[in-house]
Amino acid sequence: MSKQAATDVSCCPSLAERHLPTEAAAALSPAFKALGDPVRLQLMSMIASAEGGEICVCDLTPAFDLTGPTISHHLRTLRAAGLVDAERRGTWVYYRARPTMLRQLAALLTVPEGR
Amino acid sequence: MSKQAATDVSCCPSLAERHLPTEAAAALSPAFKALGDPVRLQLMSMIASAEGGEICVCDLTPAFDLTGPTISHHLRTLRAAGLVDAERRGTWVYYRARPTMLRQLAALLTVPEGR
DNA sequence: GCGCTGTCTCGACGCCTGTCGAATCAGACA
DNA sequence: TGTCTGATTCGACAGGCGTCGAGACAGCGC
Repeated sequence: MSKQAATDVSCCPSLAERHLPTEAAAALSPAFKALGDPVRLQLMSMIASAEGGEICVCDLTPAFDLTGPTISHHLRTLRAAGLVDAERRGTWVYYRARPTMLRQLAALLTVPEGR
Repeated sequence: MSKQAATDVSCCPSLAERHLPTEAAAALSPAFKALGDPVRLQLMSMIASAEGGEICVCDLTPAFDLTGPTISHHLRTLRAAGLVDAERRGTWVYYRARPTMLRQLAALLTVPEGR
């Protein structure tokens, strides 16, 4: 079975509507954890807001006071969490956001207006 | 009227609209980090979906295979992240979600439909 | 082929975090 | 007052995580 087999997780509309099942919590928490570091949150923003929908690693690295390996490690974490995709084109590697995943997380946090 | 005195962070509309400033990333990442643990994500769901808007610790603890102190530790993390509020009434302590914070995070993750 | 540049992987080093048992604090009740 | 229950704090331990330097891999250009 592939990991994506049971993506029933995408069903869950909102934290506030019903109790989140244990499996759903286990499946989604890594994505939140990935966003739980300021560097990765900023990386995610730079990638998601990049014009053309993608951005080169060579544009990401100089934006931080961190070494290349460290940025690469954070990017791998975002990739493992399903938040971004990477593609090598010649010398450079380009990253792009996965809007489906972002929307899933946003939907989970959306609370009814009532409260 | 001062809606949110020191919450200038609440300004930021979406990750994908512009680069997230360093201070905003530093201010918001703890909230994502707090949701980055499956136990806390489930706690958050139980609190946010509780009828009456609040739930007793005595109803949260038995839902997990964890000791009281551990649950208490996770609840304190959620409190420190600004995601929940606690109030003691007599013997019991009740937790309730802070929808403003949840909506802020949801807005940050909301990506335009275009992509 | 050779070297150069960009990116990733590998080890290693502290710090942070999740978990527990024991102790402590806050109220209720007899 | 004393005691009991619910919740938190404290101290300690193992494991995870962010960071770095050194090295390896992938393409490009000479």
